[in-house]
Amino acid sequence: MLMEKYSWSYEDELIKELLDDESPFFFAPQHDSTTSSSDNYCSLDVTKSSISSFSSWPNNIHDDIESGLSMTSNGVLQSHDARNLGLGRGLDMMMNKHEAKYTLRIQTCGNAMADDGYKWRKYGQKSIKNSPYPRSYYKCTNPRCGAKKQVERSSDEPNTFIITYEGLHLHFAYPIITLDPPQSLNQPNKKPKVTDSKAHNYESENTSEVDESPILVNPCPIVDLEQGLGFSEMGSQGLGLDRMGSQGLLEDMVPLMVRNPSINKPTNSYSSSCSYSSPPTSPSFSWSNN
DNA sequence: CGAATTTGACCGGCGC
DNA sequence: GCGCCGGTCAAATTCG
Repeated sequence: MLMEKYSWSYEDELIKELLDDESPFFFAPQHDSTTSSSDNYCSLDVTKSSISSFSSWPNNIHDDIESGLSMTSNGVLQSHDARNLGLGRGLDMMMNKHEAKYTLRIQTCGNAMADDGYKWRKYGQKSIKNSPYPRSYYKCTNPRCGAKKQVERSSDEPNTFIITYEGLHLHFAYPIITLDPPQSLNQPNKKPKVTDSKAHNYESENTSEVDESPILVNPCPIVDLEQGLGFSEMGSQGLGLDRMGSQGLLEDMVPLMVRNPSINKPTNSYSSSCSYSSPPTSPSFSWSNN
């Protein structure tokens, strides 16, 4: 399957992104240096062990990740810049024939808010067996995209969210995948409905209600071409459109992303006021209690 | 009023 | 075969 063919770069890119400070895929709300908002950032920590679960993973990558992430002794990225996203600890990946599944643990410190740049539609929520917290299910709103994600809070570490991404954002992969008959892929091939091009997400201020929105991380879209997409800037600069080709694919995705938050919008908005003009992808989680 | 979210029902897989 | 559990659906409700 083609998916397999690209799956490798997929993984590879994810790692790169994790290590790359400039990564557009992982960002955190810009947090104003003036406002020492400790309540606005998270920590990232990817453990080697979890990663090594990936048998074929090159060792050097493990090392890289470790060194790259160990930049903080306590697992918290110092981030006075815009990317102190906090991934709790652990990144697991499993690749199957048709699907890519990534489990990320994101540790949030307070109301850290970030956006993975996609618009998700919540389609379900279930209480989990050994956890006081429910798990929420989201699907990418792009009609052609079958990407999904599950978000739940770690029972033992309330500040840690466990986000499992499943599937690629096909609208991104499109250009590559077109090598094959589209029908073969799970692309609903519906009318190119253009979801709004704004990133969606906002921060739920309350402490009691926290949803995954505050976090960010976005492994799914990682596909080779994305590097060239520079979609982080698309929101404001629109570059990447050419590369992407027409199709309006880009329109479907939420461009707001991230690499240069500063260029996109007023710097201040990020931290305190959910700047991304985004509607709550998941406004309120019910894991409000303890 | 349309869109997004909530939430219980429903369904399929799995273990006993 | 039965019950449990995770995942999805969809009607109802809420929100902008």
